[in-house]
Amino acid sequence: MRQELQRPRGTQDILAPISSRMEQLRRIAIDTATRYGYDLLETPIFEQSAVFLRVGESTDIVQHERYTFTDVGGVDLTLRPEGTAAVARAYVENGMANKPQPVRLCYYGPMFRREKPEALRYRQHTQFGAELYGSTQPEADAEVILLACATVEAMGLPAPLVRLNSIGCSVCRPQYRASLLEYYHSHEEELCADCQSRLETNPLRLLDCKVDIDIRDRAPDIKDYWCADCAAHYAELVALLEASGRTVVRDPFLVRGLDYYTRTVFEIAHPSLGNRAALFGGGRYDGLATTLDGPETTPAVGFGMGMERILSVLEDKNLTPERRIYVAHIPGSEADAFVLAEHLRQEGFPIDTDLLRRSLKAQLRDASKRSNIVIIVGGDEWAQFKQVTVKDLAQNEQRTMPVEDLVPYLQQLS
RNA sequence: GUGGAUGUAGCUCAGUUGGUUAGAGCACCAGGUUGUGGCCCUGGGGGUCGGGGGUUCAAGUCCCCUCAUUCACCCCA
Repeated sequence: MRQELQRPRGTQDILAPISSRMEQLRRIAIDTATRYGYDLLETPIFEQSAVFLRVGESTDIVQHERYTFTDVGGVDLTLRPEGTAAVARAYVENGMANKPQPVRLCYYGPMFRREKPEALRYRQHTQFGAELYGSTQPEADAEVILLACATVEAMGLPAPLVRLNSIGCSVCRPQYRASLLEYYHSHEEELCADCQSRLETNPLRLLDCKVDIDIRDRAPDIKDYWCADCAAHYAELVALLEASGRTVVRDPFLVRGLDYYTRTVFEIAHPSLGNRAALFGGGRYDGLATTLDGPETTPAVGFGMGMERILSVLEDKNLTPERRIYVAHIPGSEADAFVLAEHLRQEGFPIDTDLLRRSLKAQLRDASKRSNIVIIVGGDEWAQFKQVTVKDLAQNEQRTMPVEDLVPYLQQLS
């Protein structure tokens, strides 16, 4: 196929068995969120670029991983790279600060980032996420994390191990940041090229480095810099999660890439994804809504979950093939079969039927590939008694019955 | 953005030291007599060998470029 007609890099066509599976996952996600009190919020898939720019100037995903365009009216627009900023914008714009607090929202849909594609890294991927606005309490962090865990379990994954950390607040983080910088500057010559530049751009991300791990391991731990409030918040959060039956582990090197986080950050990986690709991740971002012209103090906490990644670690056992019914005709009764097929569809049955006027033999061959019940219309039984033959392809059993008995019979089958 | 691997039918792949009209399996379609599938047999459709350029009498095969896929890094779901 001509290259210019192929699908864009890093995107995918989702075909039949997988597409219905994705739909299933979407339903599970939204149902679970509903059970926790979260309302579905649908925002546009593009926003004015400023929405994302304000929210994370130093992150790669807004710096050079954006799909940005100018529309004919001259407005600068960006395909959303993540959900959090868009939800925050909607929260502010719709005056949700005036609703009963806390406000619980979830979202589901495609996200776009112009990254170099890789295993489980796409330029368009589907994300499910939830955001809780209006509470600074650790119960809020806990609820969001529990929802994320409950969601992946409802989808059929084993209980996840949550990696957790707190990156402090405006009171304590500056001091930590300073000592981290001091520490790394004293080892500057030993650092890899990436870390040297991180030193300038985003010092916290130094802890993410997989090369200079020996230097990293001796770096100061933020835990020792937490202010009293942050320490208490973290301790209460852990206690709540553990009391709820979740296993958590503190990861002192967990600092997430979006730079709007405050205090809590968390992530869960999956063994088969090699610890690098997280299934879901999130944290608290108390200053985000304010950045988007929201009220002075609008605490919030949330997570995002990569649906393609979930799908990839799910076993295929839940793939139950649909029960379908094939209406076949004996040559000469094409129209009668066609009308019967339409009638059965209106009765709610999933029907396949031949549209090529093929021989009965060819129809049965076709039916055996896509159906498990065949209804044969035509011939003497049809002409004389309006009877049809119903054949179970798997059992290789068939019986003849008046057409008016068909609907009750099929209903009793399923 | 950096580095490695790979690009032949819808899919999985053969294709010998460059040498006639490029193959197989699976899938798809049709037949194997009159109204019945899965097995078997026969036949058929489908490829500008990713694209462009070069070397050569001759390129799927050698060289260069490019595009794409894939893996790792970066970052992230």
